[in-house]
Amino acid sequence: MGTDLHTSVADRLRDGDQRYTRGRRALVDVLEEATRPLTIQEILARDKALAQSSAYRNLVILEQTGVVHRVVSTDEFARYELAEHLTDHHHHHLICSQCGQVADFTVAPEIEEALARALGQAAEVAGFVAHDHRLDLIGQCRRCA
Amino acid sequence: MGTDLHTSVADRLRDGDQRYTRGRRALVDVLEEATRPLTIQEILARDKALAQSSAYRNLVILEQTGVVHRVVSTDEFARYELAEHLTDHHHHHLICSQCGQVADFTVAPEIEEALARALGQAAEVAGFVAHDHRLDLIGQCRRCA
DNA sequence: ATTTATGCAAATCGTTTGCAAACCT
DNA sequence: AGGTTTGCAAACGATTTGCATAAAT
Repeated sequence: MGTDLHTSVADRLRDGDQRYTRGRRALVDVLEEATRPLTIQEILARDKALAQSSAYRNLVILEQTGVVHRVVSTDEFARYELAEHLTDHHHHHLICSQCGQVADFTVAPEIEEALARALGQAAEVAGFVAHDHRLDLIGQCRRCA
Repeated sequence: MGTDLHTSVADRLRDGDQRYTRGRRALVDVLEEATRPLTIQEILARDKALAQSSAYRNLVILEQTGVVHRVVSTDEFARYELAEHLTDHHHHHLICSQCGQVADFTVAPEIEEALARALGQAAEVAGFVAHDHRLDLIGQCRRCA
């Protein structure tokens, strides 16, 4: 399982003419363990060997090659998670408007499908090429409520 | 119409023990004219009399009192629009992943309702108090595609 | 061997803040 | 008058970048 993930990531990177270095592997390891999107600071705290500047640079590479996904919350911190095609886990985010914390959730397949259809139409009307959607619930987490 | 808007805003501000000053009124005027969320720079460009620092400060106040809504895109710029209860126009955003541009769109009421139900349940399960949701379509705008 | 990644420290840039003057009530 | 707001300029902080060294292929 862990091996499969690293193999998929390596493939993706190779397709983008990028190397799968120790630092990039470490980032993938940290994100694989996480159950929610992590801020850079959280990532650095989970693996003390990571240098901040390299982490930033590598997350850009990993995002460009489709390995990780950057999640925007309401606070000033970017958060990262593994891309859905690597985790087989289509999900959405609960965002705490108070502390910016992000948690995962899923919705029923029927609703996902209706949603996808509606979004496809809306994109067409607006002349957009749809790539993806983002469905976030804004609220207050247990701690902040 | 314009009077009604300013009256509603004034009421909201009064409830929050805030004054409806010239600068705040100017921000509301600019956002009323806009057909999509604007960045601070766009707002300042549309009314040259606005000072940047005051605009930032007042947008915080206006957000806290529920007059404006801060929209997070994929780029580094915050965007602002009038809150939905002032415009009676529930809508979502098309976000260009390339240039960060944001456009508005709506989806059918049936889908909105199904969505609201699903989100309510998800929030409950996660121990979140749901306030709002954010449904964004990520893609490429006409210019970037 | 050559190209690419790393890590430190310095720079960048959107946003925030200190403070004295202008404003509102 | 008394408390707020304003606008300028300086400060802040997350992220980016220059450069010499180390790692990857």
